[in-house]
Amino acid sequence: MSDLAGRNGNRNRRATLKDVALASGLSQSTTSRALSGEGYVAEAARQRVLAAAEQLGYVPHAMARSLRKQVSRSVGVLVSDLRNPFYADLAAGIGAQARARGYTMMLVADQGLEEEQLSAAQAFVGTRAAGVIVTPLSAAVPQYLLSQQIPVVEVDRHFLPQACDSVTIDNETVARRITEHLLSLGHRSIGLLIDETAWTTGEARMAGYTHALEDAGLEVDRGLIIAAGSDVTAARAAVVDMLARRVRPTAMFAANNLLAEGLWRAAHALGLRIPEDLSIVSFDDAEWMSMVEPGITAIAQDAVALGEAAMDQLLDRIADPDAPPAGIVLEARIVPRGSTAAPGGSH
Amino acid sequence: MSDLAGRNGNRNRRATLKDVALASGLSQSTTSRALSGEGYVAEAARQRVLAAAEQLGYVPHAMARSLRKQVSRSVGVLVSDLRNPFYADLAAGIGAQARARGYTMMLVADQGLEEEQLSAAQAFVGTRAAGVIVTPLSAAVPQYLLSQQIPVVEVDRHFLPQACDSVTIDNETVARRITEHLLSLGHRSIGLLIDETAWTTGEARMAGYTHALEDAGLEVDRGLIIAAGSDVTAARAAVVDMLARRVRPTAMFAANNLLAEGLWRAAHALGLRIPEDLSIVSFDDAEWMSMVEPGITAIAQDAVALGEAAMDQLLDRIADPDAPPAGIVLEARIVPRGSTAAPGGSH
DNA sequence: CGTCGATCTGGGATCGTTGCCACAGGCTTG
DNA sequence: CAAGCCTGTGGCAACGATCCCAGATCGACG
Repeated sequence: MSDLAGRNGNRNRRATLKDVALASGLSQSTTSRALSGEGYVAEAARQRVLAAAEQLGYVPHAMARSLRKQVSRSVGVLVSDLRNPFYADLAAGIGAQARARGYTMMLVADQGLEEEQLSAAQAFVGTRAAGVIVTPLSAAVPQYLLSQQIPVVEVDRHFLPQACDSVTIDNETVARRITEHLLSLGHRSIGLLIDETAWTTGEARMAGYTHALEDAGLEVDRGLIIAAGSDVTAARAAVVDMLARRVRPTAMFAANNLLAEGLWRAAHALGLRIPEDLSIVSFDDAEWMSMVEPGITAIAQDAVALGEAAMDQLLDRIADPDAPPAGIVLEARIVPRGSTAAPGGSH
Repeated sequence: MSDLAGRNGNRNRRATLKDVALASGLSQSTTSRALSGEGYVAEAARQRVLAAAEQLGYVPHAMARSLRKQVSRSVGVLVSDLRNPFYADLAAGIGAQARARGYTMMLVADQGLEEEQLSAAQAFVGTRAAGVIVTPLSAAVPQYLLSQQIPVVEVDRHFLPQACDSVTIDNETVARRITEHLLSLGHRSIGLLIDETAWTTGEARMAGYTHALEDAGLEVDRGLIIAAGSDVTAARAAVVDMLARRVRPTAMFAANNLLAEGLWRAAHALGLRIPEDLSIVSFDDAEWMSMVEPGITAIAQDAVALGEAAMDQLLDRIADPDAPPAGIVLEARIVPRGSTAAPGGSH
């Protein structure tokens, strides 16, 4: 359709509004009005401006515009780790929705470091982001951003339920359900592999697990709960330690996809048969879980939908800064696969 | 350390340079000098300014600064699909390097749509990005950006070798190597599953495949080459079609990770044993390939390193816009696993 | 003692936009 | 025909930073 190069290949300075005005023989005011479509401008003049803009390959300077209008069309996004498919999907959902609504996404992965997260938040303040979506590590970042008048949506985890919008899933209920699933198969000794219990996610997942056990009249054995760093090799090592003991659980619940991978690799390394020797369930579904034999029973949360919802909520908040904070809770479902069976190898 | 909230929780306007100047009783000029550390400013004055800035929670307005200095500290990144681990890792590498060098990353996933890609490029021009890293779909986007004086690095694929920096791997050589690997095992009928042959990647991968066959004195059978859309279900369907034929190849080469997944699922659906009934190799390594039984022999390219190199190259280019365009070629290695064996089930 | 340089400070133009305001015609209306 | 309205246009002051330049103060040096 339009020649994107703007027949401008040999010019060395980027075209500015002034250039367009000069080329069309009109004032900057009129030119601006013609291009933005706001305010009176004669049809003939409008055409001349449009033609000149096209001919010069003019693209309005978004920063100058933001500065003048005091509104920005870009949002900051702060996730833990793009290499984890959960966060990548989350970012994909946010980015798609942002583009659809005419926003630019500035993305930072903080590697789970509080320090990085804070400095990224400062960078967002620096660019005067219209809002920020964050998977927070503590209350610090949301608090800081709110103190700077920047709308914030907490996603996946939330630390400021009374002050901040959030999009999460009902971690406790779904963790309880999947634990009940194991209990109903006859398991009485169920291990939990978890990375942290301080964020709302870990806390809720553990609560779901313990409540399910308690409701079944079982005592929670702290020795069956392993806290591992949230990376595959650390998880694997921690699990090998535990499973190598004489008396071991008949089922294990991994609280996220990385831990599940560590768990799975540990079980393999120890030569344990799944599900005969050990049943396995995972919070978070991942590609490989439907490909290994047997497949892993998992909790599937739609991270893309989570991201889309977060972006929608952020834009609502930008549109109405004084509305009361809302917490959106999305559904997650259990995908039963072959990794769970009755204990004792009764296949 | 420093109170990030800046004891400013109750103020409603964001602090500006003028506010800091007022608070410290100095002019904006001096305040600016004190904060940026450029030019003369008395030590006592500097301290007063810093204290006032801290106290107000002042964060410099990056856009105003960019506008005035006519340089931007943010880069645009344009990839195909964040849900594909290859692109997610690429973005992770770029983002990490960008942050380390003090740049902000604006990220867009174009879903492989040319149209989306062009409009994203225009958005980058609008924000006056300091540079752009792109996995291009055609020459159009790099060309457009260059015509707008914006430094561009093409990554993974490259369409403007003579005008544009690029970071790639040697697709042809490594594709040839892995085909030779299959030939050396005794395979004489090797299928190729590929998504496109127009981009440089597909073209080179196919060239590697055909050259390996030709060098072995084999004729290239067009019937063994399937072009499928680059998504799992389409690839699966295309493969099922082919493998269901009476005479089928003894080995298959999938040209990327999505195609490999489709291939793998198709083989499973048809009840084919790997590698006895069919050997499988993949361009791109993925998590699941080391977890399924047997593991998939794959070409591992370090997407994170690719991204880091691209960012480094972009910054070099920004620093020296007139240097001749360079093409960086990174190594990729073959990871042998259990999915490849001699044909005919001689395990 | 006058001049020079070094140190320190503030005024004001500027980056590319937008939007308020004034103004100039032409038209309708009482 | 004066008063009012609608249309179309341009001038100019912002937005928040930087940075050039002029001026001021002070010590040193010829």
